[in-house]
Amino acid sequence: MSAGSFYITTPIFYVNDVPHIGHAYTEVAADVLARWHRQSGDDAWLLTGTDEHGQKILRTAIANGVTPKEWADRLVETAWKPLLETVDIANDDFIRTTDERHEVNAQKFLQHLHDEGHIYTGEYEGYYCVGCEEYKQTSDLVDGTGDYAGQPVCAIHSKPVELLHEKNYFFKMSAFADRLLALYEENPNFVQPEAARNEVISFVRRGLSDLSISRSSFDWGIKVPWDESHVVYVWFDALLNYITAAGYGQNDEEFASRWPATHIVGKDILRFHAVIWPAMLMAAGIEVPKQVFGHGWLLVGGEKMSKSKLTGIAPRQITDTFGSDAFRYYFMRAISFGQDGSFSWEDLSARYQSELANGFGNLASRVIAMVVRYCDGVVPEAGALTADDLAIAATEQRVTDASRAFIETLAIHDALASVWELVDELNGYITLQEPWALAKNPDTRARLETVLHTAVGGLGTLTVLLSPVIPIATAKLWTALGGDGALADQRVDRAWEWTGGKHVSPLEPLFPRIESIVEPADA
RNA sequence: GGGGCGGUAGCUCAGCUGGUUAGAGCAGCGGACUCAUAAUCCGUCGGUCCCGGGUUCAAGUCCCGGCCGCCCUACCA
Repeated sequence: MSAGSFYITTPIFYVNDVPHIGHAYTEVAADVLARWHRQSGDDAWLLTGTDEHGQKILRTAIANGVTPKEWADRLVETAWKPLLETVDIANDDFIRTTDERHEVNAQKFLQHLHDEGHIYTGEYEGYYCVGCEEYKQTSDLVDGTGDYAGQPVCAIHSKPVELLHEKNYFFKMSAFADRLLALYEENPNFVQPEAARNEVISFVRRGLSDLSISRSSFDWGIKVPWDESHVVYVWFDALLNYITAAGYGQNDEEFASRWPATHIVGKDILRFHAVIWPAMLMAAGIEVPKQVFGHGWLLVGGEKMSKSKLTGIAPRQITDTFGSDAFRYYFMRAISFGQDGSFSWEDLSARYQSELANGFGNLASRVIAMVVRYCDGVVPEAGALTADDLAIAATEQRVTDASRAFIETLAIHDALASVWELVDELNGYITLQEPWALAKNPDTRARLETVLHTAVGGLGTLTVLLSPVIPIATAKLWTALGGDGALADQRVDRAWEWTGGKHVSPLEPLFPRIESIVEPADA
């Protein structure tokens, strides 16, 4: 496969949120895909960043006695960039919606839509809560009691809301319903997985109304270029990050080489990405995204993780005990990408123990230990190959191809399951060949060397194949195996070709046994 | 109210356009082995496929009706 552009994005973090494993999960998935493509010769580009405008942020900044920009700066540095380090994300760029490149070019986009007649002046009508200082959805309202019986009141303040009108600018999104439906029809992969696609289609079939894209009740946002008394609606602003980060408006060459992107999003924000966003792009005459993939929720105790139910888990709680590799592996392996998945400490420790420690980690230990013990660390040459040796080579090639195919469809869990067939087969091969028995008899020296050579080659293939998912442990192993160059430069699509370095060096357990798993208290 | 998805071994899940005795991993149990992180390998126990009808020579797999769970139902990002 020739080198192609692979531009992948995560949603940008709303800075006021508290980072939890759901955020980290999205990041890891996108990072694994980016690394995999990068190591397959593609020009991969991973973008992530932060969403920093909006009334809520303005309000919390004021409450903390700082400007909204200062508030956002603080959160970016103390919460969000550290999150990326915690789970070892190798992003190529980090965009903030307060970046000049974003604000300037988002305005350019908006002005363009305005010039082309996709925007008109309208009136927004909604229930406004004075206490909250914001418009409320009807779902946020409850029936009043006592003095307010019979009228809708704010669920937070229990005071009546006012029906207000505000001049707003509207985007003629309704005009794009047919084109959107045609897009979903002609390109079934545009929205995936299937369940997400169905939801989006049925939503659009019910008809689209126009979108209010400006606010004048507060000023923390991007100014509407032709009317600076308005700021751009946060979602409209936020979605544009995907193109402003890629050079839209300022570097046409770069933009042409990167766009369109694959968007990885949580299913909660699927609609914004699969409906509003492509409609915006259509209006601007820009190609729609390559794909919008909505992944599932992490379920804790069968329910969506949430702060209010105290089921929110900070990534550090996991990585402090198990490490970032285990975090990445666990969520990529245990959850079918695209579906909801259950998280439990029991499952995490069980998989850590059986798959990472006993399966892969122990395989690395036993292979290296035998080469050190029986061959003084020199990787032996292979002699005549038996059917068993050839079977290993065949499996190396098969799982390399299979995992690549699964990654193409974003089936990360299937790719890992495929790679693990090699882990299991190598463990079985070693047990069956009994190199420790071969080592006792000088007559079987050649056979011993062939077996160890085969085992080292297989382990090397695993190292390369797993490097996008568990980069730290595999890098250590790569060094121990005497691999040439940086592991991150090895081609994952040709992982099976590697047949061993010259020397191996002793290796500490990659995934040490964790004796007592104590469920961390709430952070 | 409308719509989507799901309910399969103790646990987490596979089972495509219906077709022989329903699968995997983990856990459990028994055995082998010792290179290795008390790891590995082999064997084994284990299921009214949510319930009730129906279509069919044949249904976990299609249809109807229930029950249960989660989610969406536009501008709270």
